[in-house]
Amino acid sequence: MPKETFINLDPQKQARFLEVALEEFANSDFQTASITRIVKELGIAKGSVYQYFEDKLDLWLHLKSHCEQVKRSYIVSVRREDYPDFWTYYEAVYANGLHFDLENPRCSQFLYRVGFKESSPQVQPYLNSWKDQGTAMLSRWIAAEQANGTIRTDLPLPILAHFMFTMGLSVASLMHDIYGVDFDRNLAEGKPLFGLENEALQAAVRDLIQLLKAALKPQAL
Amino acid sequence: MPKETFINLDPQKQARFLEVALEEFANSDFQTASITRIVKELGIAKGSVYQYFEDKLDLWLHLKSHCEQVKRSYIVSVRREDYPDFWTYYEAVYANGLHFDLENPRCSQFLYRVGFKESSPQVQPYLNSWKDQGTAMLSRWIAAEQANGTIRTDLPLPILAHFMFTMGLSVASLMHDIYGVDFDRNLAEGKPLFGLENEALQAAVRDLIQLLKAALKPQAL
DNA sequence: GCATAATGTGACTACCTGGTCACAAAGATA
DNA sequence: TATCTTTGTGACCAGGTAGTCACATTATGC
Repeated sequence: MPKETFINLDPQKQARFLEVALEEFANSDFQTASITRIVKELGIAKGSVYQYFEDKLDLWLHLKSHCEQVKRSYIVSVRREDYPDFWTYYEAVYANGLHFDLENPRCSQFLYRVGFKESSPQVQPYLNSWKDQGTAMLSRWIAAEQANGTIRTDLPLPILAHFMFTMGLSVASLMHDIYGVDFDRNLAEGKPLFGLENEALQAAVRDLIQLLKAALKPQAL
Repeated sequence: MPKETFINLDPQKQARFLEVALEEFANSDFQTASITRIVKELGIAKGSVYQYFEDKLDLWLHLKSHCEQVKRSYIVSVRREDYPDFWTYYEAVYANGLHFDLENPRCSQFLYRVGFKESSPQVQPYLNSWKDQGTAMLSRWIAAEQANGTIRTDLPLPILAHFMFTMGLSVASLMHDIYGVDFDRNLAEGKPLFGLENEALQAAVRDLIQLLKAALKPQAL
């Protein structure tokens, strides 16, 4: 948790601090990210960081919960009852996830790193909450749909949830590998993570949902 | 490429060197892995490393191509013509992939890191060859099966290949997340990466293939 | 045995890191 | 204005890193 000093800080300074810190931790894993680089970029003294946060881990944890909260606000704003069936709902959730990404590229990049690339031992204990939350949410969705008879019940629920979670997150690497989207360049140029190739992105998401639908619908004997 | 000195080295010393270096690079990303730790573990002088390899990157590249070659040898030993249909063939390939993992846990862990967790800028240019090779191989398979009418043709081939690749590799995280397999502990105790819970693993693979089959088979209109 | 070549060594350099702390500056209160 | 509290500072510390190089040791060929 941030110290009092940081909470009392001028909001503009606070925002600037988070912006720069987030950029550093989005571009490098915990171990490689450098407090020294952050203070150089901000033009402040190193001691200030330790007036704001206990240590590097404290800062990282704050960034993490901050980004998670922002992302959650995008997801929960879509409500199941507003959609006729699960897959249109899912597509809407996905679209909102993309909005999150468009509007918070650094947050998105940071969470992607935390969820998939991070391996620094110092943060090991804190890595799974993100994936756990995601699959727990999907499990609830899937169970509800299974009750409706729109999703197969012949395979273990955790496997289905894992399957959806993995595929959902893989869109990022799909864009990178197949469409040659260059995340680093997009960010360097201030564009959103996926750049501006929205048609290709939408098409990829639609194709992906086609595959998910086919995989998850109740199977004929 | 290793220097002459390393190639001329006593095979036992050479093997021991690779073993220790691989362990280090399997447990930490490029930037964090430490030459100092390697030489301490080996009980040799640091200078020796630089008699064997140009620099850290040279060593990393050698480990990478070494592990890739080992893994490839497991995969290509399975021949399509020995199996009646694609999915039994795929299951056999997968089983061989698991053999690779059982018999070369550090290699497996290192390649997993290279393919998914690595983000050190120094090795950025070399990261994609692995994924590229995998999806290229899958693309060839899929195209052949599409010609037989056993795999759908209404979605772009690269999407299908990416889909299969992602799901195939996700088995690792599936075991970790759902079955609580602890890779680090297994390796520390000298067990294979997936531990000894082979039944659970086999079952997960079968379930996964069920999902892939359902997703990829030609769809009724 | 002796000279030459190949291999092994570890103190050393230059540079980076997270974190500290005595001090300085600025704000607030009286 | 004078005092007290909060915020900001940056030289400094201990500890880590990759890579070097003059030297010691060992192996090889004659």
